[in-house]
Parts: sequence; structure tokens; C-alpha cells
Amino acid sequence: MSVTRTRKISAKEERRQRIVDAARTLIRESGDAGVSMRAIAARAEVSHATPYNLFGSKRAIIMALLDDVRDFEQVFQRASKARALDQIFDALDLTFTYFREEPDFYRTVWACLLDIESSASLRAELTPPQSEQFWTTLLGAAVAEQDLRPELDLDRVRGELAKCFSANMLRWVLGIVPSNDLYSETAFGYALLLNGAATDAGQKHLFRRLTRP
Amino acid sequence: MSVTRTRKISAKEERRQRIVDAARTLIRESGDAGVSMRAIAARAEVSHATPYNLFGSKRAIIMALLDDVRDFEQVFQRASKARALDQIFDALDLTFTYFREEPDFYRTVWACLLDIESSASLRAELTPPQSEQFWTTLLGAAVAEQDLRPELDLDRVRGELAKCFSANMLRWVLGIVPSNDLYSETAFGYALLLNGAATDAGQKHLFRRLTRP
DNA sequence: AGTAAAATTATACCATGGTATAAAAATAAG
DNA sequence: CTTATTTTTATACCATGGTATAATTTTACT
Repeated sequence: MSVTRTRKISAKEERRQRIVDAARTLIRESGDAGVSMRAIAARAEVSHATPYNLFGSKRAIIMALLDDVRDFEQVFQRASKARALDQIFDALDLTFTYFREEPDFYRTVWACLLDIESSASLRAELTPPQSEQFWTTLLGAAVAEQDLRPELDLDRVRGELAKCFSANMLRWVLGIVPSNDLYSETAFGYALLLNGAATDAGQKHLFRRLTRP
Repeated sequence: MSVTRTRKISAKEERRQRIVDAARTLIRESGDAGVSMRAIAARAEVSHATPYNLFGSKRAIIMALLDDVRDFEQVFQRASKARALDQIFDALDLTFTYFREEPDFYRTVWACLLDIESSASLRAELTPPQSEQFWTTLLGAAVAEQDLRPELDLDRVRGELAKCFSANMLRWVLGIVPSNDLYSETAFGYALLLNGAATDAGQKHLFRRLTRP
């Protein structure tokens, strides 16, 4: 019984994986094009209905794909850096490094994620599970280091950072902000938000990020 | 000559107007539905190709529609209020009042504006022409009142506020944040950003907006 | 092995935004 | 009024995301 169930699950799981792989490959190969559900299904050697059975929507496939890609947190080892306030910007920069290395890939991915039509009736967060934990920890550390004020609701601050992030991703996807400016644009927003939550010491530390180009 | 040209232009202009009117009426009547290009064209008693000739895209029609609706700045008379910093939040609240009064209408409108697919290759700002002038003036006044620090680039600060706004609109359109929370959600972001740009006096004044619910 | 349930497939379908094209209509200029 | 040009129209079309349905295959259990 358990054997067969395992077998069944793994067959389904394998189909899921094949679909995600197909999506990733197709986006990598042909950028914007070829990322249609039909194309993905064909590449995964699966009926065009199966992705809908298994994932429900194109968006869900892309999110699964992102889960796959994200080795981010392993790459980013917290121990090395000194001040949590700076680590936030390092993490941001590292994130954008991925995007800058494969702009077509990530632009397509984020275009799907931010697409309203395909997520209209799906009241779900638009940020991919970028590990709230990660940012909460970082913000908590900044509070511990007396750079952020403890009386503010950290979750709300984190939420504002996330919104700032997705607003900039949207502009990037739309071509309003070019890849090269993505970090500086976003970092300014982060700096402003963090400065708004910062202690005097924190504000002093953040100052240069607010005044430079 | 000039007469006939005028006649021609006005015929075209009248068709444009009819299309915009049709769009507005249809959205008002049937909310989300009925806002297809075909429906708009039919309602305007015009061929389905004409809106594309005259506007180019659905998005353009909606933006034209918004230009029509926006009597905002007339309603918001600056003179009455004291501190520019507070006027910013009043303006925000007034904006959302419109949305709260006709949520279906504005949700549909903003869903079109924020739709990526229909604006993918159109590298244009996504915020409708919400009169940068207006916000620039308000921020400038806040600087003059020594609530915001003069050494920061006001245009960037305004840009961050705009991004914050559209990020919240996106979440509203997606149903992540309900109409009733839209103001408080957005206002917190505004407060954080402004606090990040504020002088000591300004920060003191903004404090309550950062700590309440 | 045989049977019942679950999932996949093929296929047709829908509505959408947007484009292309040829014909009909409106307009400008003489 | 006649002619040439610009617009609009009708129509057919394309690709898209997503759904429905019946039939077939795979899986689970005895």
C-alpha cells in the first residue's frame, strides 16, 4: 500500500518536476516567447491540461520554478558581515545580481508573477515566498544593534520593504527602470524606509545612502 | 479649409469622446465584466477596430477616462490646511475616498492600468498623470516648513511615494488588502518614507502615524 | 488477475487583446 | 461636382490563458 502510494506520488511528483523544468528551460532558451502553457506542456511531454491539473495556473508554475532556483539564502551567509543595516542592502544587491546575470529569464519570471490577469481572483501575496523569516531576522538584528527603533511594528516595516521591492520589480519588468539602475533605485527606497524607522545612530549610518546619486 | 479640418477633427474627437464615455459607462454598469474592447466599441457604436486606431490600446482608453474623472485637485484646496506634512495624508485620504465610494469602478480602472500584458512593450510610467506638480509643491512646502530635510532630492522622495502608492493599488486590485485598510496601509508607508526624509521636527510630528494601529 | 477510483489525455471550446486587409465611407482640394 | 486621400468598417485572423467533457490510461485495493 504505502509502496504503491509512494510510487503514485512520485509519478505525479515527477510530472510536476518535468513541467517546472520545461518552464525553466523554455524561458531560458527563448526568453519571453515560448513560455505559453501549451509550449510548457509540450516540452514536458504532457497534455496541455495537465499543468492546470497539477498547478492550477501559469503563475503557480512560475512560483514553483522560483522555489527551485532560490539558493539565495545559502549563498548569503549572515555571519560574515558586521551591521545588520548594511546586510539588508547586501542582500538586496545580491538578489539583483541574479537578475542582472539573467535579465531575460528573471524579467519573464517576474512578468508572470506580477501579471494581474492571471492572478486576479487569487488573493495571494505577490511576493514569492522570499522567506519572510530571513528579513524578519535581519530587521530584528538591526533593532538589537540599536539601529532601528524598537517601538515600531517590525512586520509592517518588513511589509513596506517588500512592497517597495515589488514596486521596483514592476517598473523593471515594464522597462521603466533599466537593469543597471534597479539596485540604486530600490536601495534608495529601502534607505528612506529604514531611515524612517531608524534610531539616531541608524539614521547617521544610513545618511550616505540617502544623499549619494 | 480650416472649417472642414475643424469639422474633421471634431468628428474624430467626438468619436474619441464616445469611446471614453462608453468605457466609463460600461465599467460603472457592470464592473469587471463588459469592459472588453469589443463591448466598448459596440457601446460607442463604432467598429471594434476604431478604438485601436484612435487610442492604440485598452490602457490608453482607461487613462483618457481617468483624465476625465480627475477633478481631484479642484476639490483639494490647499489653503485651508496648516501643515504640508498633514496635507499629504489628507490628499491621500481624499484619493481613497473616491475609491471607496466606487470600488468596483476604480478597481477595474486600476486593474487595467497595472496590467502588465497590455503595457509590456510600452515603457511608460504606470502612474497616471497624477500631477507630479501637485506632490512636488506639497513636498516643497514641507521643506519650507522645515519638516523635511532640504538636502534630499525631493524628486526621488516623490518617486518613492508614487511607488508606494502603486504598490498598494496593486495589492488592492488583487484583493490582498481590502478597501477599508487601503488608507491605513498606504499611509503607514507614506509616513515611513516621509519620516525617513524628515527633520527632527518633522519626525516628531510624524511619530503618531508610525505607532498607531 | 480483476475491479473500482483517480488521474491524464485529446479535443473542442470560450473570451480576451490585438492585428491585417480589403472595401466602403467620409473628408479635402481642385 | 469630381477626384484623391484619409478614416472607418467589416471581417477574418492569431495567440493567449483557462475550462469542460468524454475517453483512456494509470494506480490502488481485494
